[in-house]
Amino acid sequence: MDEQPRLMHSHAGVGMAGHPGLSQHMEGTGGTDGDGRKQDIGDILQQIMTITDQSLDEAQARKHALNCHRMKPALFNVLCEIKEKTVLSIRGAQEEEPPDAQLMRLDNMLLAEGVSGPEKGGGSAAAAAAAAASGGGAGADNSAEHSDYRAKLSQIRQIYHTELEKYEQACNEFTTHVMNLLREQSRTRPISPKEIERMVGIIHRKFSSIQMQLKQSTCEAVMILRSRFLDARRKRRNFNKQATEILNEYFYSHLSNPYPSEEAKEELAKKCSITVSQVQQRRAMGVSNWFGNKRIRYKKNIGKFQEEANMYAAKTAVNATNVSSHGSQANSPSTPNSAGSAGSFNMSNSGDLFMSVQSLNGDSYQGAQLGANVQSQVDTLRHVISQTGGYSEGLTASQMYSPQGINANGGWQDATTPSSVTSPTEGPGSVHSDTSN
DNA sequence: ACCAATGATTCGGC
DNA sequence: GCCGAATCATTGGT
Repeated sequence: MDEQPRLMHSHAGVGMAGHPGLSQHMEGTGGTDGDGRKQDIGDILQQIMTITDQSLDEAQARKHALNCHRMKPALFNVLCEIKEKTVLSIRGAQEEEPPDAQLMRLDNMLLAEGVSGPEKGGGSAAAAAAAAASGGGAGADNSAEHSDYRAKLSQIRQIYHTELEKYEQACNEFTTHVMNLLREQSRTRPISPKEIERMVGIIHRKFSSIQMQLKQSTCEAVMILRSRFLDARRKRRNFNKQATEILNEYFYSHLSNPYPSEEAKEELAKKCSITVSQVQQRRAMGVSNWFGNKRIRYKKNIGKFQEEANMYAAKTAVNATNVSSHGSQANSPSTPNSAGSAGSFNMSNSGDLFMSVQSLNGDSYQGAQLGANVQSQVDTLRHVISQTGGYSEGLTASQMYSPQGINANGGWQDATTPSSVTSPTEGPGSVHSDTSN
């Protein structure tokens, strides 16, 4: 507080020595007696400088006297101007900072997480975000899983808003207070409206930096919450039996080309999550992951999967025979979009099927689709043949569930070359697993 | 507690 | 953008 008089002193000194505006102001006050004016100003300054040394009453009286002095407005302006210039030169660089990128990021994130957005029914934005994260999978488990999350999120939201409001209020209060104080003080100190404005700006910046801290910690809280509740890795749930069966059936019936199309994946995902109240984050993604893992793990240790393969082969075979005998429209266990191969699935035309595979598996989308379906039938067929003891000598026993689909390089065999079916050679890791009967 | 199974993620390659 | 491979992190059985 006692810095101000010193500041004024030095400024006044500088101003007196070289400020060009001073003479203007002085002229503005009228009179031509330069020496007299200088003397006058010298007196005033002297009074200002010594004002702190006086008693309170004396100082009050002096202050009043100074306030009433005819030179006061001019001097005040000069001092303001000088101060303005000095302050500007000191703080000039810090002014006009661009909108903070960090703050914008935080804002965006809070908005995306539904913390700072408009509140719609207990933070449905958050629910939407959660739903988006879960790929729209709205199973029973899903909502149950997320209700806790939502509760916690809305708790965070509430805290955030309360705090924000508090800050806002405190900021306003403080601003008003400071403004009043400065206005009050501007009667005795050279404080220009501009400076008050700047001070308000400083206050706001300070408060917004506090706000940023709040936002940051809120973001952190949300992230922690998210990772706790929504992180798929943490919240991994094994597919249930039915889902695994569906996927396995598809896998083993498309073993020569176990790469489900986007549609097939969707279909499988739907199938799986209908029977399974899956908590998977993204159903189709889950299917992709499943196939990715399956392919790689199957390939890595074919022997281990032999039994499973046979099992599903048998199952598929049963399905296939049921289909052909009942004329049901379901053919492949998981490809209901198959084109026209239903019902007419029997052993005698397997050769034709291969022909179909080779001829249909062209470049056109439809051809590829159809080819895949036929291939699926073929895959199934192999199992039917080997499991049932064989309708055809040429395809029995030795062609049990060997990894025909995998070529020497470890990649999956092209669907258009089902040579392994008739080839006597066995793939690596092949096991004669017709031990079931 | 240990361990295999398993779903998800990451990373490099194409 | 998908795939394979490696890896992570959790689940579930023992």
